[in-house]
Amino acid sequence: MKTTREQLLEIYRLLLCFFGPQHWWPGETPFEIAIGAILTQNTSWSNVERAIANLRTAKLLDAGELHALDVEQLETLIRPAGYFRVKAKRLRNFTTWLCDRYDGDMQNLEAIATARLREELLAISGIGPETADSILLYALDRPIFVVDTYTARVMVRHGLIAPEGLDYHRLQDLFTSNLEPDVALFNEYHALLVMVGKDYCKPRPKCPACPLNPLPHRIDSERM
DNA sequence: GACCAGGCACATC
DNA sequence: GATGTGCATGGT
Repeated sequence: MKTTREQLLEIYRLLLCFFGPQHWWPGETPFEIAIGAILTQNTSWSNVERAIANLRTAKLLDAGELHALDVEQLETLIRPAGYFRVKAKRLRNFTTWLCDRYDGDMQNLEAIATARLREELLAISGIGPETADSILLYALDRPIFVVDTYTARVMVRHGLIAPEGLDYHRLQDLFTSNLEPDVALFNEYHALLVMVGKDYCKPRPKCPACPLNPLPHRIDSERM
């Protein structure tokens, strides 16, 4: 009987073999990654890319510049990402926090302990657990495991966690209590779990190490 | 035309 | 505390 840790590592190995490394997060700077984390809430990344492209063209991928923009103009620029009114407010809440407390510079967050940073992020209206953890892991290189609906689907499907009473932190604890806090591992694992959910059925070269990887197909056969 | 996508806050019970 | 609902665009 495999331990939970062994099962988690086996799933990771299979996914990495099947999909290859994902090199997340798509974004050039920590600030851009944070903005992307807010914009992608319940939204496909392709839509987010359009909104970020608009911000880039307008030279607004900077906390101070973005914070100075009025909300109506911001709404127009991020419209392709959907929920543009609520997300404009959420972006504003984030830049207000960053500018007021940290001089608008993500580098100034480096000195802050992870637990305190997480609390501060969660105190910002519009930033919940997944968004906060995405910012911590992908923008700030903190060893925090990001959990999402795909993670829940895969873990329940493979019997690593019971569907009853499933919540974000219980699911997160499944990973953090069984794996070493490794930024590179957490980064890749979450990215691969997202890939299972959105891209597993595209034809791709067979991996010699796992010629008929059953994992993605089992996930395909049922939905949570 | 229906459904879904890398959530979250708020109202209601 | 648990559950339901609004928010919105773009791809399939």
